[in-house]
Amino acid sequence: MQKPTEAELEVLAILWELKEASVRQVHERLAQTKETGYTTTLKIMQIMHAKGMVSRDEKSRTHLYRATVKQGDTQKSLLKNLMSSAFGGSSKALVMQALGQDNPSKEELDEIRAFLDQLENKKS
Amino acid sequence: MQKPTEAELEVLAILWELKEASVRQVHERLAQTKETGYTTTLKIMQIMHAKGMVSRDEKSRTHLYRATVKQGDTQKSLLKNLMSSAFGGSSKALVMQALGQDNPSKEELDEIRAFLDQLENKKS
DNA sequence: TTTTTAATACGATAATTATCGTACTTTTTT
DNA sequence: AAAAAAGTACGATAATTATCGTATTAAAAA
Repeated sequence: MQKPTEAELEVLAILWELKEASVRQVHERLAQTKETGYTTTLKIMQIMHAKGMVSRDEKSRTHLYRATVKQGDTQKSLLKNLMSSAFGGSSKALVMQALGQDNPSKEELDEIRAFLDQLENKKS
Repeated sequence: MQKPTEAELEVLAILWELKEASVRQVHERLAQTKETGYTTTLKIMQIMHAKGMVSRDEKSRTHLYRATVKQGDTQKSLLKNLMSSAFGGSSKALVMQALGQDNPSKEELDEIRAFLDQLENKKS
């Protein structure tokens, strides 16, 4: 599996959320945060299709796209990459940095704690 | 502060670790994991210098470089970027994914717990 | 039915990034 | 002192990525 480019990742994020979407839908989402032309979005999605990162249903004229790469797998690979390149391979450093800046809710913190416990149990 | 490219980040990581280094030193590190020419490394570092991402001491003939961007700041900005683009803005999802794949030591887990407690206290 | 709108395809180009060759200079070795 | 080695500078090019214009076709509206 190859690393998606920045623009591809933006598209993937939308597809992960919507499950299935037309170019128009994706484009309108993108246009909310970014100045960009419709055919640019189209082209990116066509390229992604050629690469096999998305599939599409061509039954109707407006094609419907789906991500073929799993969100979890992509996340894992991008994180791994970032962790080794910017964090000297230390997940601790990464985790702390992430928590420090976001400001997660009490509930989220609890869930993370539970996850930590679970990890620790597996050790023994 | 602009986002370093992949190649620039590799150089920064080495400079953060060594504090100060010549092109040769950086290059030899890079060459351990990657097939690349000396002048390529040199050029990247020159560009980084032009961008102000590194400073250099030119007193001796072999220039000595230092990162001018702080590791923490860069980490923060890259994480923020990744979090919003691939994790839908959820630090929880990111943190769990990161912990799940690395397999941190008991000590590290404890440190993370302590950090969580500290975060939670600040809330009240 | 004619016109307008919305869609895909795709080539061309711009922009960014990475790589390297060559020229030149200084230091070190022989 | 001559030759070799080790540096920097920097232009040129390759490779990758992003952007867009135009052609064409299908559907919808007038």
